[in-house]
Amino acid sequence: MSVRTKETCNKHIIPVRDALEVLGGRWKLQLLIHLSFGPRRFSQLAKELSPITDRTLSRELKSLEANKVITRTEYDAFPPVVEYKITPHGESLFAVISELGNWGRAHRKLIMDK
Amino acid sequence: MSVRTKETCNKHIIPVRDALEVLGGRWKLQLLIHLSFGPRRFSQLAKELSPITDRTLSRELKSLEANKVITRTEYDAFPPVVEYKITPHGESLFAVISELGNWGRAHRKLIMDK
DNA sequence: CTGCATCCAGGGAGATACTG
DNA sequence: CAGTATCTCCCTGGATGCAG
Repeated sequence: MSVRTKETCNKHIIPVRDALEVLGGRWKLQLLIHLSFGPRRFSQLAKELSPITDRTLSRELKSLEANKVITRTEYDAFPPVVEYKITPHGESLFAVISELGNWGRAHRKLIMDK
Repeated sequence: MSVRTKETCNKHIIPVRDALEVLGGRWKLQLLIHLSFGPRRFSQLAKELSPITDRTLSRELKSLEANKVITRTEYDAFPPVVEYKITPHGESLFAVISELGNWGRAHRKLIMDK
């Protein structure tokens, strides 16, 4: 019943990695936070997260959508209108983010430089 | 007093990024978990985290040490003996890791593939 | 407006060989 | 035993330009 075998370790680690992956990279966290203020359109996010590039913004949004933390809604109009919105599953991430923030603040106090 | 300015956002984001950085990469999380079972020597970790390379293990351990989540103790002996050990600050990370794991498990249920 | 195609630079991390 | 040196590969993500 050891918890120290490779397999058992991985079983514990994999969900953590999943979570880290959803938040990983330079932009996903910022994106999530901006979307937590309300739905956003593509160009609005591009402005708010400047200097993000269109290509990167597009890719990051797709990733978040694939992970079901945001939804993408296309409205039939010209010029095109697309709205991004956080899901309940996405909202549930903020509890975790808040914990990370708390630890990070304690960490900063301890390290005292940077 | 808006919480939506770029500066205010960053203030919230930076500690979160700090935390993510400490855990980031392929190995640091595994390293931390193995060290949570007790102190470890270099070659022991190398075996447990196989197929990690010496170079990478060395670098990751330095990073964790710089972030004060582990300590490195060198014993005066031949051949050399070095022991790595988690610090209280490192221990405090496990609460956060556990939260990440919980969210990750819920996430996995929702996604249902991979 | 929204977003894809192409090209490219920089950093993370592996392989291998070597040292106090 | 516990690392360091060097070289290399690859992936993430940036720059630019084009399309529906």
